[in-house]
Amino acid sequence: MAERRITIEDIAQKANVSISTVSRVLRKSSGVTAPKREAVLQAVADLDYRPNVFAQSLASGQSMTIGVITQNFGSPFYDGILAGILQGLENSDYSALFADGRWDRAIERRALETFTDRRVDGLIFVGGQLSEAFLAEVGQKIPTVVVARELVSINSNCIFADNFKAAYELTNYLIEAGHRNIAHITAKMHYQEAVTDVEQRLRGYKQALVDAGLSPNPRLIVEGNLQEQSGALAIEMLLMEKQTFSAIFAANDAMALGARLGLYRRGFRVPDDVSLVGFDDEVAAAFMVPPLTTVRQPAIAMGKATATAVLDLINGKTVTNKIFESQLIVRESVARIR
Amino acid sequence: MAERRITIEDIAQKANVSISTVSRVLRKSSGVTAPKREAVLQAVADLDYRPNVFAQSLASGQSMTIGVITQNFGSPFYDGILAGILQGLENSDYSALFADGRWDRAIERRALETFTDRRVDGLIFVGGQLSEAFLAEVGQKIPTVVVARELVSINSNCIFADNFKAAYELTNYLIEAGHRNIAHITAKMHYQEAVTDVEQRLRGYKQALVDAGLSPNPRLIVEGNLQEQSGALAIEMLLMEKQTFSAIFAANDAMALGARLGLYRRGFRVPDDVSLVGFDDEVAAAFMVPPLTTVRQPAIAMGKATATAVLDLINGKTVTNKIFESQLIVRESVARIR
DNA sequence: CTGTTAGCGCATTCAG
DNA sequence: CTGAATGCGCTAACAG
Repeated sequence: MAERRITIEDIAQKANVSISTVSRVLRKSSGVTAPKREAVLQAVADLDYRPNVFAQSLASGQSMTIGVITQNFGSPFYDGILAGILQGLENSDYSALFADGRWDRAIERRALETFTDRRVDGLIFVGGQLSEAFLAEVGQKIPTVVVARELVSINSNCIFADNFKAAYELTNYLIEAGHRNIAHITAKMHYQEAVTDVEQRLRGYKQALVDAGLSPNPRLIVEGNLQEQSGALAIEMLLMEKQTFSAIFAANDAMALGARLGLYRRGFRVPDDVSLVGFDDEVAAAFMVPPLTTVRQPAIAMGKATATAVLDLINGKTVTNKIFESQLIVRESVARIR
Repeated sequence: MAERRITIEDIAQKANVSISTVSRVLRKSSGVTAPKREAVLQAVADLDYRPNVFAQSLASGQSMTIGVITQNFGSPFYDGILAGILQGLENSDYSALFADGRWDRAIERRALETFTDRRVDGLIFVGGQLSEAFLAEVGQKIPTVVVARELVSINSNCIFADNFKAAYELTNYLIEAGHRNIAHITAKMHYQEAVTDVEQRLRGYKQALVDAGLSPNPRLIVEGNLQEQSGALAIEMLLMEKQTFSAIFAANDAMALGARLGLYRRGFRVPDDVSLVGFDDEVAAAFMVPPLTTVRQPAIAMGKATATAVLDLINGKTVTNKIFESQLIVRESVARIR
């Protein structure tokens, strides 16, 4: 408890140099002659010196931390991004400060405040609902990058997957398998300013239909909330519409899971009676019965890229939007028709 | 960029008091007369003053942060705990610093180092593989609590669910449904010092059998690695043993999911041919086809309790082990026999 | 109760 | 290239 922490001064003494020299070799700044440098390094090793981060921060103004505001732990895709961020930061001198906004604007704002109080050097928003104008404003003060959310008014510092294209291709895959009546389970997000991922998927779905000479049937488009349960409900809604459909495209795997159960409840076999596809490629998707055809977004890679981006930003480089390619994962939940 | 941050001195001036008085009312320490206190508070509000955390930390020695070392983002149970921790910390003055050990001792150790470098006031291990001796040692220096891992040699600062009891009851449920040959998919953890959750489940399973006058059949106990894939492999292993079994108890839902797929591949129906139960109650469990009977651990509550525990510890209170009750979630994956 | 003062440990001018 | 000196913003004795 009482054991005095060794400071820069201790090693300065042991190495027979001044504390500023020590500081210099530690911060790798201006040149120091080899012998002195080595003496310092030696002393550092001998005494197992660990710099006091607070003193460093206080003196330098840098906190060496990056604030990460996510929306829900537990969501596979977001968690993948978080893991990627952590990995991307691992070999830097930065640590991550986390907060969970829980899709609640107020919480998100408070989290942002504690982060600015802690003088984070960089900020990462994983999804989120804060308006673009507001984000642009914070971005002005703190290096900020937004991941997993496509900002329309800002075309930099934003990392996301091409949801439109992926949804287009996924729908096309269904069409090429002979499906003509393809239902879609979408979801409405709270923030209106941004074109959400889910919305892009809806657009991709529609466009694919149009390009194939099929006209989207509004009654085959139902709305969930991205949760599993809503997927099951969506089946009921679809059934009430009394429209025929041979395939369902759920905007995310969670709802696809729910839809699968809903179909089962109603006695529909997958894929014999109805084909089903999702989006995200959660692990559960690969282990559904039958395994689900879906789209994989490179979450980890996106997370890493995000970390790299903030780091770059902090170092004064400018970073442009980065769009990641998603990948169609074909499994057994789709049947050919005719 | 250049705008000078307002400091304690600014508000001291504006309130016509000394900086120490300001510090006093802010830190709510010793008494200050009402008028002065209010003047200070007013000034703080007027100038929208935000204390510099680094200066505070440097001067006080407290960082107002708590280090959380988890093992894998993305695991539903752990994520629930994390969410709980965050919630539990929300109304305190502490922030959480996160690191992902990824079940890798080296990474875990490094994370611990950066945390001590950052002088975290408290430490939370969510699972983890560091030896109990080592943990005890850190606990000596920093208030530490371990959650979701049952330490045998330390009976304080440890929060976990009663896995033995839950597994016992789950197995018993199977027995009462008429099952006599119950297979179990377990897993071996890397750290040997601790009795792992999974091991406790295995013990509960065996004890239930014994207490029912059935003797555990070693050939019906196969080993996975907690991942989905290993559940599917486990089915193959079980089939190779050529033992009859009417039910399978997977030590976690992930493996149950895999087992479900494995069964499907081999043409077994659930629960008609084989009953299946898991452990954890991931969301996916409720949406399996058919929905999975499993055990729910109160992850969020455990997380909150963990946060409370560290906070207590920091405030000098002693905290004893807290054991949470799990809950049997009966769904349709189990059939009555005979 | 309140103001003064001395650090906390380090980065960073500024001379030399 | 290097050392001495200054201050980052705040807390905690220390006197009044």
